[in-house]
Amino acid sequence: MPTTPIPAAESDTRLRILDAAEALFTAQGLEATTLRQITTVAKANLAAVSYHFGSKDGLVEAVFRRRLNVLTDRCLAALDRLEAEVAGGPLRPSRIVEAFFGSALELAADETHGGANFMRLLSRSYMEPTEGLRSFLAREYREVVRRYREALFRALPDTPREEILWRLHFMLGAMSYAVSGADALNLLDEGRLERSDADTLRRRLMSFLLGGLRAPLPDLSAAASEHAA
Amino acid sequence: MPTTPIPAAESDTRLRILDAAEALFTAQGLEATTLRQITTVAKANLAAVSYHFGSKDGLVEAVFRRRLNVLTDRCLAALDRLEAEVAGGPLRPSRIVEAFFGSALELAADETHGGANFMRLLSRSYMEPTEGLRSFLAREYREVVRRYREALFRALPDTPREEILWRLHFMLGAMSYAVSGADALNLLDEGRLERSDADTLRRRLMSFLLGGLRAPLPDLSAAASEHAA
DNA sequence: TCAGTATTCAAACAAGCGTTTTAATCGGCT
DNA sequence: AGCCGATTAAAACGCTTGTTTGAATACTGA
Repeated sequence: MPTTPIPAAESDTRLRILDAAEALFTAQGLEATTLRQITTVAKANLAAVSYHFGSKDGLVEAVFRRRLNVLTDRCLAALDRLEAEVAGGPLRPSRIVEAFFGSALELAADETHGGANFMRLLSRSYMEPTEGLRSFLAREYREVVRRYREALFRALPDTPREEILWRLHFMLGAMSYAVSGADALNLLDEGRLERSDADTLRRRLMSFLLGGLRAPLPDLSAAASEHAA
Repeated sequence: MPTTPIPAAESDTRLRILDAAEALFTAQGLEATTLRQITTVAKANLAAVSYHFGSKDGLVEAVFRRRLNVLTDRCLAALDRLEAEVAGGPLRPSRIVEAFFGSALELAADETHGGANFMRLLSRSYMEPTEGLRSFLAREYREVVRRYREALFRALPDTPREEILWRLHFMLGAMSYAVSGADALNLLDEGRLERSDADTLRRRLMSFLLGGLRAPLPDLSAAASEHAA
C-alpha cells in the first residue's frame, strides 16, 4: 500500500506557474521577469515552463487568456442585460459606460479571478509597444470593442463618431490609472493617501468618466493657434 | 594625403546616442532595447555608451533628464504666469488644468524637444513597475506636483483633497492615453481613424478633462453594495 | 503486477546581454 | 614638428537568458 504520503502531486504545477507568472509580471514587467524567478516562486522545475506552455511567449499568452475570457464575458453579459432591459429602446450613454467600466472594476475587485493585480497587468500591457502582445489583445478584445462602440454610436447619434472614440480612449486611460492605483497616485501625494476600497474607487471613477463623457464638445472650427495669444 | 574626406567626426556621438535611445526606448521599451541596437542606429561604437554615460541606466537617466527639465520648466512657468495674472486672487480650476496639460501637450507637439515620441515614453514609464526609474521621476517631478496640487487645493477649497488627487490622477491617465494616441486608439477603431493634429487633440482632451473635473462629487456615504441590485 | 504514458528533474546548450580592456586615432597646443 | 588628453574602435570578458536534452520518477489502466 503506497498510501501516497504526498496527496498526489496533481498537475497543479501548471496553475502554480500561472499564478507566479501573473504576480511577477505585474510586479516587475514581462521582460524583466525571468523564467527562473517564476519557477522558483512556483516551486517548479525550470523546464516545466517549456513542457506546459512551450515557451515564455506561450506562458504570457496563457496568463492573459486565463483571465481575459472572464472579463470579456462579463462585459458582454452586462451589455446584453442592458439592451434586454430597454428592449430595443434608446440606451442612455451613462448606462453603457457603467456597464463597461463597472465590469472591469468588478473584476479588479474579484480576487478569485486575478483581482486588481491582473487588471494592472492588463491595462499596462495595453499600452506596451510589443507587437505580439498588442495584436493578441486586439484579437481577444475585438468583439467587446465592437459591441460597445456600436452601442455608444447609437446612444449618441448627434455626436461625431470620432469624438466618441477619443472619449472612450480617454476613459480607458483614466481607468488604467485608476486600477494601477496607489502605486502611481502616491507619486502625487508623497505616500500619504490611504488605499480606498473597490466600491469607493468605482464611484469616484464613474463620476469622473461620466463628467468627461458629457462635457461639451470641443470647438474644432478654428485653425490651430499653437502658442499663447 | 589624408585630406579628411569625412568632415571630422565631431563629438556629437553623445547626441546621436541620445536620439537613437529615445526613439528605440519609445518603440520597444527600455528593457527590450539593447545597447547594440542603439549604437547601430546611432552609428556609434558599443563602448561609446559606457564612455559617455557610464552604463545603460546612466543612458536611460540622461535620455529622460534631457527632456524632463524642459517639461517641468514649462509647467512651472505656466503656473507662475497664471498666478501673476490673478495677483493673489482666486484661481479658476480650469485655468490650472489648462496650464498643466497645455504645457504637456505643447511639448508633445514640439519636435525640437522630443515631441510626442518622448511624451509617450514618459507617460508609459510613469506607470512602469521599475523602482529605480519611478523614484527618479518622482524626484524630478516633485516640485511641479507640489505646486499644482496646492494650487488646486486652493482653487477648490470645498472639494475633499483626496477627491482632487484622484481626479488629477484620472486626468493624468487620460492624457497618457491621449499622447500615446493612435497606437492604442486604432485598437478601438480597427485602424480607420486618422491621426489628428496637436491642436485638435488639445481641445479634445481639455474638454474631456474639464468635464471630469467638474463632475458632481460621487456619493460615498452608502456602504458598498457590490453586485447588481 | 507490469507496461506505458505523463510529468519532473538536473544539467547543459548556444545566444545575447552589459561591461571592460587595450590599442588606435583624432584635435588642439607650444 | 611632437606631445597629450579626449574620443573611437575592435575584441573579449563573465554572466544570464530561454530553450533543449536525456534520464529518473510518478501516475494510470489492464
